Amino acid sequence: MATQEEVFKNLVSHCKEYGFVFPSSEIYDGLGAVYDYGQNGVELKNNIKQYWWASMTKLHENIVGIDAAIFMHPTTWKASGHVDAFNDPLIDNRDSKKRYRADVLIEDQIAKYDEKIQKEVEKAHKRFGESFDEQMFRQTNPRVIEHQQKRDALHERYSKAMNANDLDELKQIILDEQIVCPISGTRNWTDVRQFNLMFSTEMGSTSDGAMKIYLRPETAQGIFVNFLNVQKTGRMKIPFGIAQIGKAFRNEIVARQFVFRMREFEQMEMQFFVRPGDEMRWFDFWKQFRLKWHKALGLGDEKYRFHDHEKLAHYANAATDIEFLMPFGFKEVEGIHSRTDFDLSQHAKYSGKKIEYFDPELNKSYTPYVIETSIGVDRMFLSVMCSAYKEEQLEGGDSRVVLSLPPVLAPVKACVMPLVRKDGLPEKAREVMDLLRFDFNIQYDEKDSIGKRYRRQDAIGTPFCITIDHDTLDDNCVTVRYRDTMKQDRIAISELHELVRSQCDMTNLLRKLI
RNA sequence: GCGGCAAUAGCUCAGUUGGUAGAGCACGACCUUGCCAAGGUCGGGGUCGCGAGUUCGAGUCUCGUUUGCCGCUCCA
Repeated sequence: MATQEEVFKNLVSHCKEYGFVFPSSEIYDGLGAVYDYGQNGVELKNNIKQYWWASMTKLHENIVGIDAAIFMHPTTWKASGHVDAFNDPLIDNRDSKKRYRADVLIEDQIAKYDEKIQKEVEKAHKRFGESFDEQMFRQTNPRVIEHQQKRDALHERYSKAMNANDLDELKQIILDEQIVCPISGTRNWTDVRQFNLMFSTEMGSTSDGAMKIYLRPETAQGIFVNFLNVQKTGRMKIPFGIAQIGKAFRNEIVARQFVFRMREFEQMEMQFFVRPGDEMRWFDFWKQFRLKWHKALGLGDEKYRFHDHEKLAHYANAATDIEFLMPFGFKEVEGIHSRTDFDLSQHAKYSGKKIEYFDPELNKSYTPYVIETSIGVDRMFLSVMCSAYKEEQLEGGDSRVVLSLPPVLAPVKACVMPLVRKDGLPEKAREVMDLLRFDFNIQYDEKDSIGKRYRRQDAIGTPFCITIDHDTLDDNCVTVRYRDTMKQDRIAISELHELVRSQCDMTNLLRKLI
């Protein structure tokens, strides 16, 4: 029996072999933690997005969508707190394997000189008592002067290096000052590196006029900066929500576990604006609704759990994750956060615009509170694949790999195959295809033995295989073979469309949510 | 980022003390069969991850590098 780890490895191979996920730029050795979706992956991913989008915008008349640009005004990220929070020069100690902020290490060192001076002053104070002239002492005592000079020199050097963003110089200061790691006590340091989690580029084609801009590290801010636009043009009344699906970019220090943590990824986010004071009620509403959305897919109720945050981010007053049981443990797939009025207030402050809502029922204006639901498309994709991927042992010693995808999400809904490639069967098969292809993604396959064709479709999760045989020409019936049970039914061609629709149409799934 | 391991055809792998690169599956064509991957014939496909070095000669030895996996570390 294969271990969970082996199964996950096989799944990654399977994703590549059957056109779901490829390493990015593979012919150039790939690009770390960046992946491309292949011909089947993109269908599955689009179906996931379609399910989410419909469940948000169609089922809630007070939720509308937008599609904001990836480039945003740089001040956006000052207001959101992303610029300040993630611009630190970091250094590792190789022995303790601890990471420190280089600027903090040096500032501590400066403080040590201050302590030394203070000690000298205190010692002298005790010795000379009431008649002690501190200012005179500081100016004349040789030891104090020496410490003071060193301290000032260090401070000046440090300020200069920080202003110039000179990372090599910061490391040199740490070496020159013989700063040791508080844990290992050694001076075995790595180079100082800037860990900016945001990708940046320049806008403007001339170097002097260029402006440093960031690729958005989250899609949420595109919604917040459009709050007034949408609220006014859509005549939206609180409570209401704005939904968005889009790419976001984070320069992760360690990106691993396949598509679980990527540098370029896709989010499906909805920001729900509510009256201050109502936020906990809506937080709970969205927790329940989002979990229902997941469970409706039938991947297994026991594979989900909430994980409440104990340590809250600076903007939140409540937060929980929906976790899914991946082969490598329960992992966050979606986050639900009560973000208070932090984001809108920050944008009001930095833009100078009044971002408020006039509530006719309360007859007053306020800054709305926000409940956010934010799900990673790629993580959702991975959880669907992990639950669907099965290596089955069949009777007679045979084995097969089958993707038991929810039919609604399957990249291909049915494959039409003539039993043999002659006697008019291929032509009949094309006729059957024409009945289905306008509403569903259908494949045609006439190559190799029928069993081999079934296995090929199992591997990409096609729920139905439709086989045309010689009898079909007389009775207009076909053999339908089901992916999960491998059982076969003889049904009339005229019933095929309804059979596929009943399993693959998203409507039935959406009905479970209301 | 640190440490360990790995990389040969689309996939799974073999390749001896260093001597001009192989198999099975997959893929294409034709024939055969026809309801659960396995028939026949022929064919296409690899600068052995990349770059140096040692050597008359490197898939094989050395160093560097990239990518991946595992463990630590980090994760608004």
